[in-house]
Amino acid sequence: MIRRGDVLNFAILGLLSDSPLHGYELRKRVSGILGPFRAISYGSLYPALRTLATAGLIEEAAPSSEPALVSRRSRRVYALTSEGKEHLQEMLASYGPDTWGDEPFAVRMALFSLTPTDVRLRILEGRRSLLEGRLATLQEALSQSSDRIDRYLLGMQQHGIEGVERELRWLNELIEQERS
Amino acid sequence: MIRRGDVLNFAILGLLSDSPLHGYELRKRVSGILGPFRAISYGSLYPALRTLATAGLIEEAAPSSEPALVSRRSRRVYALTSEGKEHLQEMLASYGPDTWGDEPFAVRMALFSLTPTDVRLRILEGRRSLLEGRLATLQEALSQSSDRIDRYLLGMQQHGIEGVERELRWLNELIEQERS
DNA sequence: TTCGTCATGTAATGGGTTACATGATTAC
DNA sequence: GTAATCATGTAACCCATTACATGACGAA
Repeated sequence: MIRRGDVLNFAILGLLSDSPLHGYELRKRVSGILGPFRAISYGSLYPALRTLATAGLIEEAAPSSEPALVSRRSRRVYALTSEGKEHLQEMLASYGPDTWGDEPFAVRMALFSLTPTDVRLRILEGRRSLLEGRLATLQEALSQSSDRIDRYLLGMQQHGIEGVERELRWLNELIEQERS
Repeated sequence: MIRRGDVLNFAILGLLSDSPLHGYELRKRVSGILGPFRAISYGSLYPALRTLATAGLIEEAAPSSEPALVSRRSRRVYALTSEGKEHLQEMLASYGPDTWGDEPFAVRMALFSLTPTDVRLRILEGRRSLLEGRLATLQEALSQSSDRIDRYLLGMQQHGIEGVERELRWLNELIEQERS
């Protein structure tokens, strides 16, 4: 239900709201948001740009006014249309379970500066409840593994739990900051 | 190249080496290894069991000798064949870049008790070098983002870096333990 | 002039999830 | 007797990656 393409579209629109960019650069920035692993492929990116352009949300920007500085002729620089800006605002104002998964959350958070404060809080709290559920599941899995005592499996599961706890502490800090 | 199915097959054989199990239970255990999110689907598991059975690596075990305790008639309990045991031993003795990714590493580590010591060390060291590379990429991404200073993006990237550093510390501990 | 990087693009492949169908067992 | 869970299984769909093709530019 949360297709990766949606996340990608959101990220593209958000990044373009800062300044016009071409695909190659866009890919690097999206990867910077999602983490270095899971970099998106060009086979996803370029078709997505086409789709967004066809939908009228982005358009090819006029070539830079400083031709001397922009040597790469083949670059295709995209910018938000006014329709795209509107659409982005709607997306930024939305929240819900779809925004709490790992990748959607990363994109939402990267665009927090553009996001209304109350929405920011709701997303952070939603993420927190998701992680609390995940933590509970992990702890249950741990207690069930303890029977067949395997040090390595146990150690790995313990490490995983501590990782989630760490992220929860981080979220709690963010939520507190957001409230003040 | 590292199809998830391979990881799944490995996990199945490894788990069955401990005791015969049926699909439903197998799924829970595999999910316990991979983490609660990314639980594998039945649409992956049952076909995998079929394939392994056809390949002669596992077989349906004879119904339990204690019929009173095993009420669920419809369970299909699988066990390793002698061929499957051999195959598992080969897999356990192998190492290489394929074993260092997130999911393959999780499975390998969950089966460390069955893995020769020298192979354990090589896998841990390989994983460490992978994470070191990942850390470098993240740090580079961070330094590039610092220009367009967005507190939220920056904070998230910083948090990601610290997560990788944490995993590296954990790995280093494990490597030290393994050497003594 | 050659290599590495920058840059855009498309088609096929694959494989995992989703959705659906079915039925046994236990607890209330 | 009925809801929730346990348990197995299949088929279609989706869509992201992979692999490939192309070409400009800067440096050595």
